[in-house]
This record gives sequence, C-alpha cells and structure tokens, in this order.
Amino acid sequence: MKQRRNTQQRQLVLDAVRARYDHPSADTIYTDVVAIDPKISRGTVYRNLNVLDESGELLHVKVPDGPDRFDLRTEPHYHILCSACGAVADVALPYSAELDAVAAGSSGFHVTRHYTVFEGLCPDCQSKKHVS
Amino acid sequence: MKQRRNTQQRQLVLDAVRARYDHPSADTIYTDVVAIDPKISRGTVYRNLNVLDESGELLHVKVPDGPDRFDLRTEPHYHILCSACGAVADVALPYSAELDAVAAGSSGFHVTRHYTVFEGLCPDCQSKKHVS
DNA sequence: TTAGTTGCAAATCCTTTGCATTAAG
DNA sequence: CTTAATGCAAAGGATTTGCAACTAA
Repeated sequence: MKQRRNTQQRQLVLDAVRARYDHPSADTIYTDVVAIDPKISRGTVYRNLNVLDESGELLHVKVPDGPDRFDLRTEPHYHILCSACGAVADVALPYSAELDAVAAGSSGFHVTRHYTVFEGLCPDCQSKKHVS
Repeated sequence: MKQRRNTQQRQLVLDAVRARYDHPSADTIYTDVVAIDPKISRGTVYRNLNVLDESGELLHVKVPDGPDRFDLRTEPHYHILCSACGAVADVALPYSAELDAVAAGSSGFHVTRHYTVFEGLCPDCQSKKHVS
C-alpha cells in the first residue's frame, strides 16, 4: 500500500481543523494555516483534507449549496445548515445505522451509510430577522 | 409579483423531466430537449429547472459529488446514490417531518426541513463487482 | 536514495449571469 | 406594447490535477 508521510503541512491542516468547532470550509482552513505557514498552497490544503478524511482523522461534510465543510468529530452524525448565513452545526440526534437496512430492503441497493442535513435558521439569524 | 410565461422551452424542460424516472441531471435534460429543439441553450435549461423547482413543479435533488438531479416526484422524500455509477433512486421510506422538531430542540435552529441521502451500490453495480 | 508531497498554475466541472434580441400575453 | 425569457458566451466558485522541485523516511 501507499505510504503516508507526516509533513508539516499535513499536521498544520489537521491542527487547524481541530482548532475549530464551526465546521470550517477548505478556504477557512487555508486562511488559518497560511497565517502560520505563508508558503502553503490551496492545493496542498485540499489534498491534505482529502488524505485526512480517507484516514478517518476528520470528517468531510458535504452540504447542499456552498463549499464542503470539515469536522473534527469523526463518528457519523447529522448536521444542520443555516440557509441564511451558511453556518453548520452538529445535531444531537443519534445516528441510526438501522435505517440503512430499511433503505436497502426497499431499494435493492447495498447500503453503506446515509447523510442527513437539516435546514433552517440559526439562532443568530432568527434574531436578525426580527430587527429587519 | 413577477409574472411567469409559458414558453415552449419551459414546457419542453418540464416534459423532459416528467418523461424520466432516473433522476436526470441538468445535462441529461439538456440532451433530451435539444433533440427536440436544437436551438435551446444550456442556460435556458438551467434557468427553467430553477423556475420549475421554485414553483413546485419538480424537485431539485442535491446529491454529494456530481451534478444536481431533478425529480418528477414533488413531495419530500429520500434518495439513494450509487457510489459506483452515480445512479439515483427514490427510497420507499416515509418522510419524517417530526424529525425536524427534534433537531430544532437540540440545536436552537428554526428547522424547516431535512435531506437524507443514502449511499451504496445499486443492483447493477453489485453484479458487475462479482465479474471483475 | 526514492517515492510521497509540495507549490504553482492551469484545467475541470457545474452552474450562473450580462446583454442584446426575441416572443408571450 | 412591455417585459419576461432566450441564446450566446463569458464569468464564476470550488476543487482537482500535471509537473518539476523538494523532503521525509
């Protein structure tokens, strides 16, 4: 199999993801990391986010509309997206692996997992709406 | 409010979506429609898919990886994506609007809906895997 | 030494958009 | 008429990729 090296850049990217609880995008991570290593490139950030996702050290969260996000929490769980400001938060609902079996039965697919993304207004945007 | 015209192009797009049960992408719809109206443009197809989505005449399905898909079924329901060939199918599970209330409570968001996409291997790709 | 990684830039994919022209009502 | 909608082409955002130079092991 392919070896994996612990480069400074890779470590910086992982640290940057772990320093944030707001589900940063690749671009946010790039901004954070470039403040520490001004020579790092966007391509390297994207590549390392993918590597770290494949190795299970972070979670790649794909939300409808807008760039992908990354999560320091690595167990499967659900997310909620604010349709006004794009904020992403974790949802405190248990991940239901049993659902996959049900979906498998009804579809004929061999189901491996599922993603659920809720959509709504975050607390901040709710109060802003009052004002306007 | 803004008026809406029934153009030939818009009708062609809607008909094309309704003629397919495989959750076509915008590009597939374009291919289908351009066979009937060779002068139609991709921009018009995209624009009309969006208009028809807003008016509730079709469903805009956003799947992770790959282009958005469109669905002639307009009630909220779940989908499953084949990670090998990209096929999308409906899942015969009831849409659970109650979940939104639960997610709202745990997150502080005002939740309006949720999307669930299952991932796995479709029947076709399962058998192909045996062969290879 | 040597193969995985980087930085850079160009390329890709999907979708939207500006604008002059056309056509629906 | 009048204005929404079209066709075209160009722009856009997010992400990937080819390649020569670099560096971890």
